[in-house]
Amino acid sequence: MERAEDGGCAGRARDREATRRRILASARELFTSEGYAKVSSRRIAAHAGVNVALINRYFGAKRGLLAEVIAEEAAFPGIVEGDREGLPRRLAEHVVHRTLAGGTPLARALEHSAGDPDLKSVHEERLKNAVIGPLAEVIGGPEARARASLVASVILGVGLVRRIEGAASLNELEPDRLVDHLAAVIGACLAEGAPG
Amino acid sequence: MERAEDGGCAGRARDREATRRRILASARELFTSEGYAKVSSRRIAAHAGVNVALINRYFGAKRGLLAEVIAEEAAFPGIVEGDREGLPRRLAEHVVHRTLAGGTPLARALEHSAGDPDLKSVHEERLKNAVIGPLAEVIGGPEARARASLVASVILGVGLVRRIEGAASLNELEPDRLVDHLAAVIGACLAEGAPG
DNA sequence: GGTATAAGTAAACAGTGTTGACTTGTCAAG
DNA sequence: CTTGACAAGTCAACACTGTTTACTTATACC
Repeated sequence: MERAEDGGCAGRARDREATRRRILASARELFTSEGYAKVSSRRIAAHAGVNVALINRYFGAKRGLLAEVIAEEAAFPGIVEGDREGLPRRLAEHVVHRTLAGGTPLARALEHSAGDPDLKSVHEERLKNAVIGPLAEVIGGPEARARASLVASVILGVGLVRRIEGAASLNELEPDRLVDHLAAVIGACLAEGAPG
Repeated sequence: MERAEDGGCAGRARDREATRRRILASARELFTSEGYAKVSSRRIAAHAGVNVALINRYFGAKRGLLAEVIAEEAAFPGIVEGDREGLPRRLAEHVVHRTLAGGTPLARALEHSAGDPDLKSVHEERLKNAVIGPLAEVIGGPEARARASLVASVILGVGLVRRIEGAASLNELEPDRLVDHLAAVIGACLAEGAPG
């Protein structure tokens, strides 16, 4: 019964892996352009040229499809790897450029579904492992996770407000000044001294 | 045909207003305890002892019901009315106490549905009129709205992270220190000087 | 008391995510 | 080359969702 383990091409017919990839690719494309809630399972299946039931067969549920899509992408590509001192500025630049350019596809997918109760566990895992965890590691020191959590709040918050408000207010500031401002805010999140 | 305008009790049968209030009360209760997405129209109607179709008759759509629910409550009760200097601390205390106590019912309803595309317009109006607007007025000066928008980002972001993560990381800090910290962060949002 | 008119109702619509029973293609053994 | 097993793929249904339409019924005025 475990004859598939030797070569990898044993009990396979009609190419399971290719079908999986096709579904995943369609989901990524549709989720990132229209958001999780607006894209139905049947539409993803149709786009992939595949039967709807295969989504649940291969990914358990629609939720699992999003989980796999967002797991594929790095949250902060090349940002946490660097000196701690420049971290606020690098993060600020990342956020502002995402904000102005309409965001990376993944970021948009996340912002679309930030509060969806059905996706709480997906976002929870992502937030802890890909955002707060790496940030806390660079930050170091006591209460690193709390500080990382604050930084994450700012980043997610700016994304959320941008998505709700269309960045109307934020665009009052020139991009460069916005980066300066945001770097200062993130810096305040990281500050160690107790003000009181 | 306008005979209802003289006394207020003319063309009314079976008490339209009472029914409206009953629906609204049920919606408020269910939305705030379980979130917008998890509560169906039929459940609200059943809870109110009313026919489902009346929700759409009186509120246009389920969306309209939430809009009316959140419109009833003040976003920052007694916080924007005060001196500008103490604003960051008052906001920080508000956010932290909401965070630790599980949030006001309304805040939870909002956090539950922050990214829902169907509710974008509802949240947009609320954010502009009840959050960014009043904040910008207290803040004053040039780019007041941009600064207010940043503050709103921090507040919404903290709520969102708390909701996703269960406040696990944020609770590493004692409440008092968290207030200090958050006040500093919000203060940085309001700072006018260009750092560069 | 009859009647217009509003309030309230029931049933259907088109859509969702998900599931279980079914068919079919493919590969290995006889 | 046929046969059988098993996985891949299909189909139709399920229990929901929000919303609309045509309908019934109770009320307040003439």
